[in-house]
Amino acid sequence: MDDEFTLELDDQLCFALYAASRVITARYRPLLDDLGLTYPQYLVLLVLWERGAVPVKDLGAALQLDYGTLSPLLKRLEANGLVRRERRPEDERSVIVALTDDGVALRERAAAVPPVIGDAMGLSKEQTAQLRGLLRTLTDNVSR
Amino acid sequence: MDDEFTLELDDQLCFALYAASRVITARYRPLLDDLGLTYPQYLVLLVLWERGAVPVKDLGAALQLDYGTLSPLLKRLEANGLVRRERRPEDERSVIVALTDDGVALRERAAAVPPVIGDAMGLSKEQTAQLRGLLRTLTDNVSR
DNA sequence: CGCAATTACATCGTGCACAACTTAATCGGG
DNA sequence: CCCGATTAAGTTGTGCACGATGTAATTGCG
Repeated sequence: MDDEFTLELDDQLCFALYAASRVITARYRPLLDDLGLTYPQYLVLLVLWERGAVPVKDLGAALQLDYGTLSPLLKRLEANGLVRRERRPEDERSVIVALTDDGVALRERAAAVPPVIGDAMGLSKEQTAQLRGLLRTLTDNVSR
Repeated sequence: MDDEFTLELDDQLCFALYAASRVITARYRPLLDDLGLTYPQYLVLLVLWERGAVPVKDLGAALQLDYGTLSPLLKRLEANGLVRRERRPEDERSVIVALTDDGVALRERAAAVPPVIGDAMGLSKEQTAQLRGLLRTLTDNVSR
C-alpha cells in the first residue's frame, strides 16, 4: 500500500512548491511595496544590479521569462523611472535595458530586503544549501 | 567574505523556488491541456476528489487561495461542466462546490498525471521526502 | 546580390493571484 | 427584538505568465 503516485493533495510535491513560492512572494510584498516594486520587477533589477545593462533576451534567459512577460514589465519599470530602454545601434533588433540613476540608487535600499526574508525563512545554513540544491536538481531534471 | 544575504540572483533561495514552481507547472501544462484543465483548476479538483462537496471557504483554506482567485476559477469549471455550485439552505451565505458526473469521471484520466510528473522530477524517494519536509518547514516559518 | 529563414522584440488574449471594495446573510449583545 | 459586527462570497483593477501572432532587422544560402 505504498502507492508512490496518488491524487492526494498533501502528497504532491508540486503543491508544496506552489504554496511555498506564493508564501515567499507574499512575504516580499510589503518590503517591495516600500520600494515601489513587484517581485518580478525586483528580480529584473537583481540582474541589472549584478550585470549592468543587458539586452531583453539576456534578462529572459536569466529569469526564464519570455517577451510577453518582460516587455510590459520593462515598460512599467521605465515609466517608474528606474530603467531606460534603447535600441542597440549595431543591431536594431536588440533592446538594451539599462538602469537610470534612480535605478542604481535603489540598490542600497534593496540591500535591506534579503536579510529580512532570510530570517523569516528560518532555515539553517545547511538546510538552505540542501534546499537550494534539491530545487536546482529538480528544475534541471524537469526542464530537460 | 561569507556574506550570508546578498543581492545576487543565484544566491536567492526565493528565485530557485520561483523558477522551480514555474518549471513544474509548465511540465503539467500539456498533460492538463488534454484534460481541459489549468494547473490551479487541477488543484481544486484534487481537493474535491479527495473530500467531496465542500464550501468555497474550505477550498480556499486547503489551497491558500482567496475568493478573488477562486470565484472566477470555479465559474469556469462550472461552465466546463465539471462542477456545480449551490447555496447551502441552512446558511445562504455559503456556496457548496460539488463535482458533476463529468467531474467525477475525470478522476480516472487524471490518475495518469502524477506518475508522469513524478518521473520527470527524477528525485529519489529520500530526496522527495526531504524536499517536501524542507518546503513545509519553510512555508510554516514564513507564513507565521 | 536576392530573398527566404532566423532573430529580437512587441502585442493580444486568457487565466491566475491578490488587494480593495461591495453585498447579502447570519450572529450576538443589550 | 434590534442593530452593529462578523462572515461568506463576489466584483474590480493591476500585474504577472504564457501561448499565439505580428513585425522589423539581420543573416545566410544559392
